[in-house]
Amino acid sequence: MTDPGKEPAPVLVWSKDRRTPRRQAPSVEQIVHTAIRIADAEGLSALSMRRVAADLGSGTASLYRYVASRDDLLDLMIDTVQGEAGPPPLSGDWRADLSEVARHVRATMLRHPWLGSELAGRPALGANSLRRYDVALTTATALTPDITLAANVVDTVLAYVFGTVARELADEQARRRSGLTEDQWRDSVAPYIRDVIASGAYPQFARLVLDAEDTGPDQRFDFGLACVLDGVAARVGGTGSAGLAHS
Amino acid sequence: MTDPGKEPAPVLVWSKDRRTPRRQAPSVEQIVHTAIRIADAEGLSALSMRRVAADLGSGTASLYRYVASRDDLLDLMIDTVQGEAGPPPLSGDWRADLSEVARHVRATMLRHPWLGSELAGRPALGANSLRRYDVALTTATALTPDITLAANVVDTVLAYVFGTVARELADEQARRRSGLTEDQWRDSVAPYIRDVIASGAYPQFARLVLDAEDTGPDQRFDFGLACVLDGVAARVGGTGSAGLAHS
DNA sequence: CCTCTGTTGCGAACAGCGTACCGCAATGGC
DNA sequence: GCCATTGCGGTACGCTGTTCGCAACAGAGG
Repeated sequence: MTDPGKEPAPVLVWSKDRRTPRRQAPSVEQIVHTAIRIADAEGLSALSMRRVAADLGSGTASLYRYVASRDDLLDLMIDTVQGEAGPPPLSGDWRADLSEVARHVRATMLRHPWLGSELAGRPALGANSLRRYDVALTTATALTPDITLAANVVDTVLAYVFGTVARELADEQARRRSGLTEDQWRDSVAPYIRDVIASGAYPQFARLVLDAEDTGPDQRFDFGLACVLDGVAARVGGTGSAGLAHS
Repeated sequence: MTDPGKEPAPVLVWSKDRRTPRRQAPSVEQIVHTAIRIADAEGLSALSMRRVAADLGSGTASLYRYVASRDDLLDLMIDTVQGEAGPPPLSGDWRADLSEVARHVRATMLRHPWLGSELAGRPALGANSLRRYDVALTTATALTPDITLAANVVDTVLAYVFGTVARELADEQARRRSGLTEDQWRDSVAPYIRDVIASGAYPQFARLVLDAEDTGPDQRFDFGLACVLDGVAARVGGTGSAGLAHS
Protein backbone atom coordinates (compact mmCIF):
# COMPACT_ATOMS: atom_id res chain seq x y z
CA MET A 1 0.00 0.00 0.00
CA THR A 2 2.81 2.40 -0.76
CA ASP A 3 1.14 5.76 -1.10
CA PRO A 4 -1.99 4.64 -2.92
CA GLY A 5 -3.59 6.86 -5.47
CA LYS A 6 -1.35 9.86 -5.13
CA GLU A 7 1.05 9.63 -8.04
CA PRO A 8 -0.26 8.42 -11.40
CA ALA A 9 3.41 7.78 -12.27
CA PRO A 10 3.59 6.50 -15.86
CA VAL A 11 3.90 2.77 -15.51
CA LEU A 12 6.62 0.95 -17.34
CA VAL A 13 5.36 -0.12 -20.70
CA TRP A 14 5.86 -3.82 -20.22
CA SER A 15 4.01 -3.85 -16.92
CA LYS A 16 0.75 -2.57 -18.29
CA ASP A 17 -1.43 -5.50 -19.26
CA ARG A 18 -3.98 -5.38 -22.03
CA ARG A 19 -6.54 -4.10 -19.50
CA THR A 20 -9.24 -6.68 -20.11
CA PRO A 21 -9.46 -9.18 -22.94
CA ARG A 22 -12.04 -7.06 -24.67
CA ARG A 23 -15.27 -8.72 -23.65
CA GLN A 24 -17.68 -9.48 -26.38
CA ALA A 25 -20.62 -7.22 -26.89
CA PRO A 26 -23.26 -7.76 -24.21
CA SER A 27 -26.23 -7.19 -26.50
CA VAL A 28 -29.58 -5.96 -25.32
CA GLU A 29 -30.97 -9.43 -24.67
CA GLN A 30 -28.12 -10.36 -22.36
CA ILE A 31 -28.47 -7.12 -20.44
CA VAL A 32 -32.21 -7.54 -20.02
CA HIS A 33 -31.92 -11.18 -18.98
CA THR A 34 -29.25 -10.40 -16.44
CA ALA A 35 -31.34 -7.58 -15.03
CA ILE A 36 -34.37 -9.86 -14.74
CA ARG A 37 -32.30 -12.49 -12.96
CA ILE A 38 -31.06 -9.95 -10.43
CA ALA A 39 -34.51 -8.48 -9.83
CA ASP A 40 -36.03 -11.94 -9.40
CA ALA A 41 -33.40 -13.06 -6.95
CA GLU A 42 -32.73 -9.94 -4.91
CA GLY A 43 -35.51 -7.51 -5.60
CA LEU A 44 -35.71 -4.27 -7.51
CA SER A 45 -33.63 -2.36 -5.00
CA ALA A 46 -30.63 -4.52 -5.83
CA LEU A 47 -30.99 -3.74 -9.52
CA SER A 48 -28.48 -1.06 -10.36
CA MET A 49 -26.69 -0.42 -13.60
CA ARG A 50 -23.40 -1.09 -11.87
CA ARG A 51 -24.71 -4.39 -10.62
CA VAL A 52 -25.92 -5.50 -14.03
CA ALA A 53 -22.60 -4.53 -15.56
CA ALA A 54 -20.68 -6.38 -12.85
CA ASP A 55 -22.72 -9.55 -13.36
CA LEU A 56 -22.08 -9.28 -17.06
CA GLY A 57 -18.39 -8.66 -16.56
CA SER A 58 -18.48 -5.42 -18.47
CA GLY A 59 -18.06 -1.78 -17.61
CA THR A 60 -21.01 0.21 -16.34
CA ALA A 61 -20.91 2.84 -19.02
CA SER A 62 -20.98 0.20 -21.73
CA LEU A 63 -24.58 -0.64 -20.96
CA TYR A 64 -25.62 2.77 -22.21
CA ARG A 65 -24.53 1.79 -25.71
CA TYR A 66 -27.44 -0.68 -25.73
CA VAL A 67 -29.99 0.78 -23.35
CA ALA A 68 -30.81 4.45 -23.16
CA SER A 69 -31.56 4.57 -19.44
CA ARG A 70 -32.49 2.49 -16.44
CA ASP A 71 -36.09 3.32 -17.17
CA ASP A 72 -35.83 1.91 -20.66
CA LEU A 73 -34.23 -1.18 -19.23
CA LEU A 74 -37.20 -1.66 -16.93
CA ASP A 75 -39.59 -1.33 -19.84
CA LEU A 76 -37.64 -3.94 -21.73
CA MET A 77 -37.60 -6.24 -18.70
CA ILE A 78 -41.36 -5.98 -18.38
CA ASP A 79 -42.00 -6.77 -22.00
CA THR A 80 -39.51 -9.62 -22.08
CA VAL A 81 -41.17 -11.22 -19.11
CA GLN A 82 -44.60 -10.84 -20.69
CA GLY A 83 -43.44 -12.87 -23.62
CA GLU A 84 -41.65 -15.66 -21.85
CA ALA A 85 -44.60 -18.06 -21.98
CA GLY A 86 -46.18 -18.60 -25.33
CA PRO A 87 -49.78 -17.57 -25.93
CA PRO A 88 -52.26 -20.01 -24.41
CA PRO A 89 -54.22 -22.14 -26.86
CA LEU A 90 -57.69 -20.80 -27.48
CA SER A 91 -60.60 -23.16 -27.20
CA GLY A 92 -63.24 -20.78 -28.49
CA ASP A 93 -65.10 -20.85 -25.18
CA TRP A 94 -64.71 -17.28 -24.08
CA ARG A 95 -65.00 -18.04 -20.39
CA ALA A 96 -62.39 -20.77 -20.35
CA ASP A 97 -60.09 -18.73 -22.54
CA LEU A 98 -60.34 -15.55 -20.48
CA SER A 99 -59.73 -17.62 -17.35
CA GLU A 100 -56.65 -19.04 -18.98
CA VAL A 101 -55.38 -15.57 -19.88
CA ALA A 102 -55.99 -14.41 -16.32
CA ARG A 103 -54.13 -17.36 -14.87
CA HIS A 104 -51.29 -16.72 -17.27
CA VAL A 105 -50.96 -13.13 -16.15
CA ARG A 106 -51.06 -14.12 -12.52
CA ALA A 107 -48.41 -16.77 -13.00
CA THR A 108 -46.14 -14.27 -14.69
CA MET A 109 -46.50 -11.77 -11.89
CA LEU A 110 -45.91 -14.37 -9.20
CA ARG A 111 -42.81 -15.58 -10.98
CA HIS A 112 -41.42 -12.05 -11.05
CA PRO A 113 -42.49 -10.31 -7.84
CA TRP A 114 -41.14 -6.95 -8.96
CA LEU A 115 -43.61 -6.83 -11.83
CA GLY A 116 -46.44 -5.67 -9.62
CA SER A 117 -44.85 -2.49 -8.38
CA GLU A 118 -43.25 -1.73 -11.70
CA LEU A 119 -46.24 -2.35 -13.92
CA ALA A 120 -48.36 -0.01 -11.82
CA GLY A 121 -46.99 3.22 -13.23
CA ARG A 122 -46.40 2.23 -16.85
CA PRO A 123 -48.55 1.71 -19.89
CA ALA A 124 -47.74 -1.68 -21.40
CA LEU A 125 -47.00 -0.91 -25.02
CA GLY A 126 -44.30 -3.46 -25.75
CA ALA A 127 -44.70 -6.06 -28.46
CA ASN A 128 -45.29 -8.93 -26.06
CA SER A 129 -47.70 -6.97 -23.88
CA LEU A 130 -49.66 -5.99 -26.94
CA ARG A 131 -49.75 -9.57 -28.15
CA ARG A 132 -51.18 -10.65 -24.82
CA TYR A 133 -53.74 -7.92 -24.99
CA ASP A 134 -54.63 -8.85 -28.52
CA VAL A 135 -55.15 -12.47 -27.54
CA ALA A 136 -57.36 -11.37 -24.67
CA LEU A 137 -59.36 -9.20 -27.04
CA THR A 138 -59.77 -12.13 -29.40
CA THR A 139 -61.22 -14.31 -26.66
CA ALA A 140 -63.60 -11.51 -25.69
CA THR A 141 -64.83 -11.08 -29.25
CA ALA A 142 -66.19 -14.59 -28.92
CA LEU A 143 -68.49 -13.09 -26.32
CA THR A 144 -69.42 -9.93 -28.18
CA PRO A 145 -68.49 -8.62 -31.60
CA ASP A 146 -68.58 -5.05 -30.31
CA ILE A 147 -64.90 -4.22 -29.96
CA THR A 148 -65.50 -1.40 -27.50
CA LEU A 149 -67.46 -3.69 -25.25
CA ALA A 150 -64.92 -6.47 -25.65
CA ALA A 151 -62.16 -4.11 -24.60
CA ASN A 152 -64.14 -3.07 -21.55
CA VAL A 153 -64.53 -6.70 -20.60
CA VAL A 154 -60.86 -7.46 -21.04
CA ASP A 155 -59.85 -4.37 -19.11
CA THR A 156 -62.15 -5.32 -16.27
CA VAL A 157 -60.80 -8.83 -16.02
CA LEU A 158 -57.19 -7.75 -16.28
CA ALA A 159 -57.71 -4.99 -13.73
CA TYR A 160 -59.04 -7.54 -11.29
CA VAL A 161 -56.10 -9.83 -11.92
CA PHE A 162 -53.56 -7.10 -11.54
CA GLY A 163 -55.13 -5.73 -8.39
CA THR A 164 -55.42 -9.11 -6.75
CA VAL A 165 -51.92 -10.26 -7.51
CA ALA A 166 -50.48 -6.89 -6.50
CA ARG A 167 -51.98 -7.39 -3.06
CA GLU A 168 -50.77 -10.96 -2.98
CA LEU A 169 -47.27 -9.70 -3.57
CA ALA A 170 -47.43 -6.73 -1.24
CA ASP A 171 -46.70 -8.61 1.95
CA GLU A 172 -43.70 -10.43 0.60
CA GLN A 173 -42.41 -7.21 -0.95
CA ALA A 174 -42.66 -5.33 2.33
CA ARG A 175 -40.94 -8.12 4.20
CA ARG A 176 -38.17 -8.20 1.67
CA ARG A 177 -37.73 -4.45 1.88
CA SER A 178 -37.39 -4.61 5.63
CA GLY A 179 -34.67 -7.22 5.34
CA LEU A 180 -36.21 -9.39 8.03
CA THR A 181 -36.66 -13.15 7.91
CA GLU A 182 -40.16 -14.55 7.65
CA ASP A 183 -40.30 -15.30 11.38
CA GLN A 184 -38.97 -11.93 12.41
CA TRP A 185 -41.50 -10.29 10.14
CA ARG A 186 -44.38 -12.25 11.61
CA ASP A 187 -43.20 -11.43 15.11
CA SER A 188 -43.06 -7.76 14.24
CA VAL A 189 -46.49 -7.59 12.62
CA ALA A 190 -48.38 -9.79 15.09
CA PRO A 191 -48.28 -7.47 18.12
CA TYR A 192 -49.47 -4.58 15.99
CA ILE A 193 -52.41 -6.59 14.71
CA ARG A 194 -53.17 -7.64 18.26
CA ASP A 195 -53.27 -3.99 19.31
CA VAL A 196 -55.45 -3.09 16.36
CA ILE A 197 -57.94 -5.78 17.28
CA ALA A 198 -57.81 -4.93 20.96
CA SER A 199 -58.57 -1.30 20.19
CA GLY A 200 -62.07 -2.30 19.15
CA ALA A 201 -62.15 0.32 16.43
CA TYR A 202 -62.23 -2.22 13.63
CA PRO A 203 -64.83 -4.80 14.62
CA GLN A 204 -65.27 -6.45 11.23
CA PHE A 205 -61.57 -6.63 10.61
CA ALA A 206 -61.13 -8.19 14.03
CA ARG A 207 -63.81 -10.72 13.26
CA LEU A 208 -62.06 -11.47 10.01
CA VAL A 209 -58.69 -12.08 11.60
CA LEU A 210 -60.13 -14.18 14.42
CA ASP A 211 -62.84 -16.16 12.66
CA ALA A 212 -61.94 -16.40 9.03
CA GLU A 213 -60.79 -19.66 7.59
CA ASP A 214 -57.99 -18.80 5.21
CA THR A 215 -58.77 -20.49 1.94
CA GLY A 216 -55.40 -19.72 0.42
CA PRO A 217 -54.51 -17.30 -2.35
CA ASP A 218 -55.33 -19.65 -5.22
CA GLN A 219 -58.91 -20.17 -4.11
CA ARG A 220 -59.33 -16.48 -3.36
CA PHE A 221 -58.12 -15.66 -6.85
CA ASP A 222 -60.43 -18.18 -8.44
CA PHE A 223 -63.39 -16.91 -6.45
CA GLY A 224 -62.89 -13.31 -7.49
CA LEU A 225 -62.23 -14.29 -11.09
CA ALA A 226 -65.41 -16.34 -11.13
CA CYS A 227 -67.31 -13.34 -9.79
CA VAL A 228 -65.92 -11.05 -12.44
CA LEU A 229 -66.65 -13.52 -15.22
CA ASP A 230 -70.15 -14.08 -13.87
CA GLY A 231 -70.71 -10.36 -13.94
CA VAL A 232 -69.37 -10.05 -17.44
CA ALA A 233 -71.60 -12.88 -18.58
CA ALA A 234 -74.63 -11.33 -16.94
CA ARG A 235 -74.03 -7.89 -18.34
CA VAL A 236 -72.77 -8.73 -21.80
CA GLY A 237 -73.79 -12.31 -22.32
CA GLY A 238 -77.13 -12.33 -24.10
CA THR A 239 -77.41 -8.87 -25.54
CA GLY A 240 -75.17 -7.40 -28.12
CA SER A 241 -74.57 -3.96 -26.76
CA ALA A 242 -76.77 -3.12 -23.78
CA GLY A 243 -73.81 -3.42 -21.48
CA LEU A 244 -73.57 0.14 -20.38
CA ALA A 245 -76.84 0.26 -18.51
CA HIS A 246 -76.01 1.51 -15.08
CA SER A 247 -76.08 -0.12 -11.67
CA MET B 1 -20.36 36.77 -6.92
CA THR B 2 -16.68 37.34 -6.07
CA ASP B 3 -15.14 33.89 -6.36
CA PRO B 4 -18.05 31.89 -5.05
CA GLY B 5 -17.39 28.88 -2.91
CA LYS B 6 -13.65 28.63 -3.28
CA GLU B 7 -12.16 29.78 0.00
CA PRO B 8 -13.88 28.83 3.28
CA ALA B 9 -11.65 31.47 4.94
CA PRO B 10 -12.65 31.79 8.61
CA VAL B 11 -15.13 34.61 8.66
CA LEU B 12 -14.73 37.48 11.02
CA VAL B 13 -16.54 36.79 14.25
CA TRP B 14 -18.91 39.73 14.05
CA SER B 15 -19.92 38.93 10.50
CA LYS B 16 -21.22 35.47 11.25
CA ASP B 17 -24.94 35.69 11.82
CA ARG B 18 -26.87 33.46 14.18
CA ARG B 19 -26.97 30.84 11.43
CA THR B 20 -30.72 30.30 11.32
CA PRO B 21 -33.25 31.59 13.83
CA ARG B 22 -33.70 28.11 15.23
CA ARG B 23 -36.81 26.96 13.43
CA GLN B 24 -39.50 25.33 15.43
CA ALA B 25 -39.93 21.61 15.40
CA PRO B 26 -41.54 20.42 12.15
CA SER B 27 -43.64 17.63 13.66
CA VAL B 28 -44.62 14.48 11.85
CA GLU B 29 -47.87 15.91 10.43
CA GLN B 30 -46.11 18.87 8.85
CA ILE B 31 -43.48 16.61 7.33
CA VAL B 32 -46.06 14.23 5.90
CA HIS B 33 -48.23 17.02 4.52
CA THR B 34 -45.28 18.73 2.90
CA ALA B 35 -44.21 15.45 1.35
CA ILE B 36 -47.70 14.83 0.00
CA ARG B 37 -47.82 18.30 -1.48
CA ILE B 38 -44.52 17.79 -3.26
CA ALA B 39 -45.50 14.36 -4.56
CA ASP B 40 -48.86 15.64 -5.80
CA ALA B 41 -47.34 18.60 -7.58
CA GLU B 42 -44.12 17.21 -8.99
CA GLY B 43 -44.30 13.46 -8.75
CA LEU B 44 -42.59 10.91 -6.61
CA SER B 45 -39.22 11.39 -8.24
CA ALA B 46 -39.09 14.95 -6.90
CA LEU B 47 -39.74 13.74 -3.37
CA SER B 48 -36.42 13.62 -1.57
CA MET B 49 -35.68 14.10 2.09
CA ARG B 50 -33.60 17.14 1.21
CA ARG B 51 -36.49 18.59 -0.74
CA VAL B 52 -38.98 18.09 2.08
CA ALA B 53 -36.56 19.67 4.53
CA ALA B 54 -35.95 22.60 2.22
CA ASP B 55 -39.68 23.24 1.78
CA LEU B 56 -40.06 23.08 5.52
CA GLY B 57 -37.13 25.39 6.09
CA SER B 58 -35.38 22.89 8.32
CA GLY B 59 -32.26 20.81 8.06
CA THR B 60 -32.36 17.49 6.27
CA ALA B 61 -31.08 15.47 9.19
CA SER B 62 -33.75 16.89 11.45
CA LEU B 63 -36.45 14.95 9.65
CA TYR B 64 -35.01 11.76 10.99
CA ARG B 65 -35.99 12.83 14.49
CA TYR B 66 -39.61 12.37 13.44
CA VAL B 67 -39.53 9.80 10.67
CA ALA B 68 -37.33 6.75 10.73
CA SER B 69 -36.69 6.57 7.00
CA ARG B 70 -37.98 7.63 3.62
CA ASP B 71 -39.85 4.37 3.45
CA ASP B 72 -41.65 5.11 6.69
CA LEU B 73 -42.51 8.53 5.37
CA LEU B 74 -44.11 6.96 2.33
CA ASP B 75 -46.18 4.66 4.52
CA LEU B 76 -47.33 7.65 6.54
CA MET B 77 -48.18 9.57 3.37
CA ILE B 78 -50.28 6.69 2.11
CA ASP B 79 -52.23 6.36 5.30
CA THR B 80 -52.74 10.09 5.69
CA VAL B 81 -54.17 10.30 2.23
CA GLN B 82 -56.49 7.36 2.88
CA GLY B 83 -58.01 9.24 5.75
CA GLU B 84 -58.43 12.65 4.17
CA ALA B 85 -62.07 12.10 3.25
CA GLY B 86 -64.34 10.92 5.98
CA PRO B 87 -66.04 7.54 5.71
CA PRO B 88 -68.97 7.56 3.34
CA PRO B 89 -72.41 7.31 4.90
CA LEU B 90 -73.81 3.81 4.76
CA SER B 91 -77.29 3.33 3.46
CA GLY B 92 -77.59 -0.35 4.27
CA ASP B 93 -77.94 -1.27 0.61
CA TRP B 94 -74.80 -3.29 0.08
CA ARG B 95 -74.58 -2.56 -3.62
CA ALA B 96 -74.92 1.19 -3.28
CA ASP B 97 -72.52 1.23 -0.35
CA LEU B 98 -69.85 -0.87 -2.02
CA SER B 99 -70.13 1.36 -5.09
CA GLU B 100 -69.62 4.36 -2.89
CA VAL B 101 -66.54 2.84 -1.29
CA ALA B 102 -65.17 2.00 -4.71
CA ARG B 103 -65.75 5.53 -5.98
CA HIS B 104 -64.10 6.90 -2.87
CA VAL B 105 -60.98 4.84 -3.41
CA ARG B 106 -60.82 5.86 -7.03
CA ALA B 107 -61.21 9.52 -6.18
CA THR B 108 -58.39 9.28 -3.66
CA MET B 109 -56.06 7.64 -6.15
CA LEU B 110 -56.86 10.14 -8.88
CA ARG B 111 -56.25 13.02 -6.50
CA HIS B 112 -52.80 11.62 -5.66
CA PRO B 113 -51.39 10.05 -8.79
CA TRP B 114 -48.37 8.62 -6.98
CA LEU B 115 -50.62 6.40 -4.86
CA GLY B 116 -50.98 3.83 -7.60
CA SER B 117 -47.34 2.96 -7.99
CA GLU B 118 -46.64 3.21 -4.29
CA LEU B 119 -49.58 1.20 -3.03
CA ALA B 120 -48.66 -1.67 -5.33
CA GLY B 121 -45.82 -3.00 -3.23
CA ARG B 122 -47.13 -2.34 0.26
CA PRO B 123 -49.67 -3.91 2.54
CA ALA B 124 -52.02 -1.19 3.82
CA LEU B 125 -51.94 -1.60 7.56
CA GLY B 126 -52.27 2.00 8.68
CA ALA B 127 -55.15 3.17 10.86
CA ASN B 128 -56.97 4.96 8.05
CA SER B 129 -56.48 2.14 5.57
CA LEU B 130 -57.82 -0.31 8.11
CA ARG B 131 -60.82 1.89 8.81
CA ARG B 132 -61.62 1.98 5.12
CA TYR B 133 -61.29 -1.75 4.92
CA ASP B 134 -63.47 -2.17 7.97
CA VAL B 135 -66.17 0.02 6.48
CA ALA B 136 -66.03 -1.99 3.28
CA LEU B 137 -66.33 -5.20 5.28
CA THR B 138 -69.35 -3.79 7.07
CA THR B 139 -71.12 -3.06 3.81
CA ALA B 140 -70.34 -6.56 2.60
CA THR B 141 -71.75 -8.17 5.72
CA ALA B 142 -75.08 -6.73 4.65
CA LEU B 143 -74.77 -9.13 1.73
CA THR B 144 -73.56 -12.16 3.63
CA PRO B 145 -72.90 -12.77 7.31
CA ASP B 146 -70.03 -15.11 6.46
CA ILE B 147 -67.01 -12.93 7.19
CA THR B 148 -64.68 -14.99 5.02
CA LEU B 149 -66.98 -14.62 2.08
CA ALA B 150 -67.51 -10.93 2.80
CA ALA B 151 -63.75 -10.38 2.80
CA ASN B 152 -63.47 -12.19 -0.51
CA VAL B 153 -66.11 -9.91 -1.95
CA VAL B 154 -64.43 -6.77 -0.66
CA ASP B 155 -61.03 -7.91 -1.88
CA THR B 156 -62.46 -8.61 -5.31
CA VAL B 157 -64.08 -5.21 -5.61
CA LEU B 158 -61.06 -3.35 -4.30
CA ALA B 159 -58.73 -5.31 -6.54
CA TYR B 160 -60.78 -4.27 -9.54
CA VAL B 161 -60.76 -0.65 -8.42
CA PHE B 162 -57.05 -0.61 -7.79
CA GLY B 163 -56.23 -2.33 -11.05
CA THR B 164 -58.42 -0.05 -13.11
CA VAL B 165 -57.23 3.19 -11.60
CA ALA B 166 -53.61 2.07 -11.79
CA ARG B 167 -54.03 1.72 -15.55
CA GLU B 168 -55.84 5.02 -15.71
CA LEU B 169 -52.85 6.65 -14.09
CA ALA B 170 -50.19 4.79 -16.00
CA ASP B 171 -50.24 6.97 -19.09
CA GLU B 172 -50.02 10.23 -17.23
CA GLN B 173 -47.26 8.81 -15.02
CA ALA B 174 -45.20 7.73 -18.00
CA ARG B 175 -45.62 11.09 -19.67
CA ARG B 176 -44.60 12.86 -16.52
CA ARG B 177 -41.54 10.66 -16.15
CA SER B 178 -40.46 11.46 -19.66
CA GLY B 179 -40.70 15.18 -18.97
CA LEU B 180 -42.54 15.85 -22.23
CA THR B 181 -45.57 18.05 -22.67
CA GLU B 182 -48.89 16.46 -23.53
CA ASP B 183 -48.52 17.30 -27.20
CA GLN B 184 -44.96 16.09 -27.44
CA TRP B 185 -46.00 12.86 -25.75
CA ARG B 186 -48.85 12.28 -28.16
CA ASP B 187 -46.58 12.99 -31.09
CA SER B 188 -44.06 10.51 -29.79
CA VAL B 189 -46.54 7.71 -29.13
CA ALA B 190 -48.69 8.13 -32.23
CA PRO B 191 -46.15 6.97 -34.83
CA TYR B 192 -45.36 3.90 -32.77
CA ILE B 193 -49.03 2.98 -32.55
CA ARG B 194 -49.33 3.57 -36.27
CA ASP B 195 -46.48 1.14 -36.89
CA VAL B 196 -47.98 -1.40 -34.55
CA ILE B 197 -51.29 -1.28 -36.40
CA ALA B 198 -49.60 -1.32 -39.79
CA SER B 199 -47.65 -4.43 -38.82
CA GLY B 200 -50.87 -6.40 -38.87
CA ALA B 201 -49.74 -8.57 -35.97
CA TYR B 202 -52.38 -7.25 -33.61
CA PRO B 203 -55.64 -7.26 -35.55
CA GLN B 204 -58.02 -6.87 -32.61
CA PHE B 205 -55.95 -4.14 -31.05
CA ALA B 206 -55.90 -2.36 -34.39
CA ARG B 207 -59.64 -2.68 -34.67
CA LEU B 208 -59.95 -1.27 -31.17
CA VAL B 209 -57.83 1.78 -31.89
CA LEU B 210 -59.51 2.49 -35.20
CA ASP B 211 -63.13 1.62 -34.50
CA ALA B 212 -63.73 2.04 -30.81
CA GLU B 213 -65.74 4.91 -29.52
CA ASP B 214 -63.97 6.08 -26.40
CA THR B 215 -66.54 6.26 -23.66
CA GLY B 216 -64.25 8.00 -21.23
CA PRO B 217 -62.64 6.69 -18.05
CA ASP B 218 -65.64 7.33 -15.79
CA GLN B 219 -67.98 5.22 -17.85
CA ARG B 220 -65.39 2.52 -18.24
CA PHE B 221 -64.93 2.42 -14.50
CA ASP B 222 -68.65 2.24 -13.87
CA PHE B 223 -69.07 -0.52 -16.41
CA GLY B 224 -66.42 -2.71 -14.84
CA LEU B 225 -67.66 -1.99 -11.36
CA ALA B 226 -71.19 -2.93 -12.37
CA CYS B 227 -69.84 -6.17 -13.81
CA VAL B 228 -67.99 -7.01 -10.64
CA LEU B 229 -70.99 -6.22 -8.46
CA ASP B 230 -73.26 -8.22 -10.74
CA GLY B 231 -70.93 -11.14 -10.38
CA VAL B 232 -70.77 -10.79 -6.65
CA ALA B 233 -74.53 -10.63 -6.47
CA ALA B 234 -74.90 -13.69 -8.67
CA ARG B 235 -72.39 -15.75 -6.76
CA VAL B 236 -73.10 -14.69 -3.22
CA GLY B 237 -76.50 -13.10 -3.42
CA GLY B 238 -79.06 -15.75 -2.63
CA THR B 239 -77.08 -18.48 -0.93
CA GLY B 240 -75.22 -18.10 2.31
CA SER B 241 -71.98 -19.88 1.55
CA ALA B 242 -72.01 -21.66 -1.78
CA GLY B 243 -69.72 -19.02 -3.22
CA LEU B 244 -66.69 -21.15 -3.79
CA ALA B 245 -68.21 -23.38 -6.41
CA HIS B 246 -65.91 -23.17 -9.36
CA SER B 247 -66.32 -21.75 -12.82
C1' DC C 1 2.04 -5.21 -44.29
C1' DC C 2 1.01 -0.77 -42.76
C1' DT C 3 -2.13 3.03 -41.88
C1' DC C 4 -6.19 5.22 -41.42
C1' DT C 5 -11.02 5.42 -39.79
C1' DG C 6 -15.22 4.13 -37.68
C1' DT C 7 -17.00 1.62 -33.76
C1' DT C 8 -17.24 0.26 -29.24
C1' DG C 9 -15.70 -0.41 -24.30
C1' DC C 10 -15.37 1.94 -20.28
C1' DG C 11 -12.55 4.82 -16.41
C1' DA C 12 -13.45 8.80 -14.26
C1' DA C 13 -16.24 12.37 -12.84
C1' DC C 14 -20.65 14.75 -11.47
C1' DA C 15 -24.79 15.67 -9.29
C1' DG C 16 -27.88 13.94 -6.25
C1' DC C 17 -29.68 10.43 -3.17
C1' DG C 18 -30.71 8.23 1.88
C1' DT C 19 -28.67 8.06 6.10
C1' DA C 20 -25.26 8.27 10.52
C1' DC C 21 -22.52 10.92 13.46
C1' DC C 22 -21.78 14.39 16.65
C1' DG C 23 -20.60 19.33 17.74
C1' DC C 24 -22.95 23.19 19.03
C1' DA C 25 -26.58 26.32 20.00
C1' DA C 26 -30.78 27.20 22.33
C1' DT C 27 -33.79 26.14 26.18
C1' DG C 28 -35.63 24.89 31.05
C1' DG C 29 -34.51 24.48 35.90
C1' DC C 30 -32.19 26.19 39.64
C1' DG D 1 -26.84 34.21 35.94
C1' DC D 2 -25.37 29.69 35.42
C1' DC D 3 -25.47 24.92 34.03
C1' DA D 4 -27.47 20.58 32.23
C1' DT D 5 -30.21 18.87 28.89
C1' DT D 6 -32.14 18.66 24.58
C1' DG D 7 -32.39 18.25 19.75
C1' DC D 8 -31.17 20.70 15.38
C1' DG D 9 -28.53 20.28 11.41
C1' DG D 10 -23.62 20.70 9.01
C1' DT D 11 -20.91 17.44 7.29
C1' DA D 12 -19.55 13.15 5.45
C1' DC D 13 -20.05 8.33 3.54
C1' DG D 14 -21.40 5.21 0.26
C1' DC D 15 -24.42 4.59 -3.15
C1' DT D 16 -27.11 5.83 -7.35
C1' DG D 17 -27.97 7.10 -12.73
C1' DT D 18 -25.75 9.29 -16.28
C1' DT D 19 -22.16 11.82 -19.37
C1' DC D 20 -17.81 12.73 -21.44
C1' DG D 21 -14.00 11.64 -23.89
C1' DC D 22 -10.24 8.79 -24.66
C1' DA D 23 -8.27 4.10 -25.51
C1' DA D 24 -8.45 0.00 -27.97
C1' DC D 25 -9.88 -2.69 -31.51
C1' DA D 26 -11.84 -4.16 -36.56
C1' DG D 27 -11.88 -3.69 -41.25
C1' DA D 28 -10.95 -1.28 -45.43
C1' DG D 29 -7.68 0.91 -48.58
C1' DG D 30 -3.32 1.64 -50.06
